[in-house]
Amino acid sequence: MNETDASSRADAPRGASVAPGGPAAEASAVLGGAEPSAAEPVGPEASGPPGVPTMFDVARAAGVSHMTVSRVLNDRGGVSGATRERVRRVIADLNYTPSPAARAMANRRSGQIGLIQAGRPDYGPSNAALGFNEAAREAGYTVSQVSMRGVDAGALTQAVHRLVLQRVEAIVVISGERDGVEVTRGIDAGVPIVAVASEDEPGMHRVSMDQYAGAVRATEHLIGLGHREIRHVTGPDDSMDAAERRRGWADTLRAHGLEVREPLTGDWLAASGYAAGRDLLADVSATAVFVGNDQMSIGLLAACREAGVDVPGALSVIGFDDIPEAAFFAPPLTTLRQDFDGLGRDIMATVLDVLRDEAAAPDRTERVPELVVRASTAPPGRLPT
Amino acid sequence: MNETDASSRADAPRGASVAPGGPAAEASAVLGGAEPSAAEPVGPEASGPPGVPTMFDVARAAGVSHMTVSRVLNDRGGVSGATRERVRRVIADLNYTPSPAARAMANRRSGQIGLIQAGRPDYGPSNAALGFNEAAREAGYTVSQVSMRGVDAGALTQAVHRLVLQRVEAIVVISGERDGVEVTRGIDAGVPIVAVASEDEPGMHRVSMDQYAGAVRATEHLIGLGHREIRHVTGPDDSMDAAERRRGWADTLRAHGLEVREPLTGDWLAASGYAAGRDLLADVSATAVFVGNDQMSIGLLAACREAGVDVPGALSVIGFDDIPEAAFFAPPLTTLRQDFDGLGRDIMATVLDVLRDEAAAPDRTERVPELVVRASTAPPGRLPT
DNA sequence: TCCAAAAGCCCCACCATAATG
DNA sequence: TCATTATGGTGGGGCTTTTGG
Repeated sequence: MNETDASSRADAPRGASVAPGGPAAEASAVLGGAEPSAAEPVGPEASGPPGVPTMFDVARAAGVSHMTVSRVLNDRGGVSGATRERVRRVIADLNYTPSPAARAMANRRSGQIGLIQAGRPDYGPSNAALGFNEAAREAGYTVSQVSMRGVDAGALTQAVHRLVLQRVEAIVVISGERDGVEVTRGIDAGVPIVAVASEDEPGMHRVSMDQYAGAVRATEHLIGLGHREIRHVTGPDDSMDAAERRRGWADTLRAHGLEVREPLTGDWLAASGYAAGRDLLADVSATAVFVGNDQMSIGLLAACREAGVDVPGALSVIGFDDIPEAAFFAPPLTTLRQDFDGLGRDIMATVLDVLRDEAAAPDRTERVPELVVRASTAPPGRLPT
Repeated sequence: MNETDASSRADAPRGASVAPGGPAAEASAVLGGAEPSAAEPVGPEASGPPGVPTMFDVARAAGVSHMTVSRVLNDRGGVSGATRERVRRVIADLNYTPSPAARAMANRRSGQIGLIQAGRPDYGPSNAALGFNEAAREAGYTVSQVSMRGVDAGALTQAVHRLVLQRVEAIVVISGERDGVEVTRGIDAGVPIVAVASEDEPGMHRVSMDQYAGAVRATEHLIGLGHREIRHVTGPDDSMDAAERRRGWADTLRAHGLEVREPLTGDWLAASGYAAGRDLLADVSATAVFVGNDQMSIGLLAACREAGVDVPGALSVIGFDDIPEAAFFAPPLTTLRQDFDGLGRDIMATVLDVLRDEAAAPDRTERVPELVVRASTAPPGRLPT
């Protein structure tokens, strides 16, 4: 019965449709009244899809096939000017917009870029994400974002998969932590992955600012002021930025024949800077500190204040990032400004490059943080307490 | 000839697919070996799609029909525990996740929620967005985000339209500024819009924290310490949060029979707090200030320091938000902690409510900011300088 | 409890056809 | 006869629903 059924059903609409326009349209619309003879009492106003109009509705209204509509939609050739115009008008009248889901299925591309943001929404990442989002929009892409506070490998993997299945065309990872990048690199996503990563990550596209150069500038600023004992408060172990800044600091000290002491470690938050500050102050010889970021700096400054250590009189402090509050620290913080918005735009630019030609990695030049001198650094003076 | 052709072509495929098992699966997978008689040497390991696995791959591997897989996926009854387990395992093994695009088509729902984030990515909005994002994911939704630094009406309108075209099921607006909310309210998006808004916005769903109550607590804290001249630094004019906090402050002063002086105005940034501080210090009578947020507080504290005004000795300062750095200000800031992550989750909860029944607005109870007393407030002592 | 089969959902790639030159 | 141009037709794509065992 199947066959009979199928063929009969298949034929009827066909026959019917020969005269008018589309095929399937009739299938779903005409249906019952299929038999051409059936006087078409199909009361319910035939189609009557109360929902959004489909391509077939447009086709019918314009008296063309759905294919022609498709061609018009995608600005493909092979449609006469007149027809194109007519279809366009109908599209406007019906307020028709193609279903992204259907498009995604058929095209295997979604016009979406996935953004994975893992970690605390600090000043840097948030602004980079914003810059990226704006750039993506300008490039005609939509951003599907997955944010997570932690950088759990499982969650990250899940996120990548979700995005891949959404048919995103590329995945961007903004996560300071190395794990966040490593994990995603291990996944054969089938789509290019672009990560913000200041260390080289073979087999993956990356974008970053020149953390190393920034650290060099910071350290040289201190050395230039006459400091010889320069400590460092680094970020978490698995932060690539932290590693690069530390490397820049250490290399610079060495280049100047200065001693490289073990850095103190923080987690980027003010509280850890405070803790590091307390430890640091036990070291009476240091006259300057290069702190991994501004947030930790404020904590460290608090520790100094508490211990009665004058900054910059007894200790010079330099931060990194130049968050908007840095100028109002006590004292105003000398730091390195990073252009996060620019970084975000660089990310999207790289995505476009990669999408254009996966192989040709155009290797964008890195932005270099800019030294902003304020009141927390000065030539070494009296020794700490 | 159309007819002949059409019918013959139409029949062939139909007839062919009738025989084997699954429909589409076989079509793309088995293909040649379709004929049941074909001894199934289907060499190429059947499916072989190098891409992501489909439901049919799972079904085959688990030895069940794709329907069962579907039931398991959607937690629908009619599947024995054992089978369910087996299918689950296979799903995990294959790292299978259903294609959102296909689901969207079949379900007529995209599973996407649009998020519009307008304005600077400050601590509050960023964390609320993060909380929302996580909650959305947990609820099985995907987030399509549109971020923009400004709150330009045109851009906002554009954003809403973009999201509607994407067929998002709801739109969330996180934008402190009233304009951001007003604009989106005027749009007949066809999908529910939920906005973070602390003022009542007729004709739109809103979520917020109780800014008013927070401000009352802040003011009462100061009054409780014995202050009688309490000034206020408010946020930008078009911030609803700012308006509510100001209202809470003013009402509380009045309730205690205290004078309500014109507040100073800032833009939430530290620099504006600094400027407000300088103005404020001209007023020698004030013994306390309720500052609209923590960022402005740090600026104001800097102004005090510069002017040699002791905090809290000569002036008590209380902020709002409790950003992680607040405890390390000079002095550590008394402030009102807001649970932004919770707010984000409330947003998603509201979205779900609304999606469930647009009419029944369950009016979630607002979270109330919590007073965190630190060192920037104290009983009034010696007068300012 | 579970399988089988088929009909969509909406669109696009690809092929077929018709009418022109 | 062979390109060319303008259309129409078919077959998925992956999943849910429905109907029928």
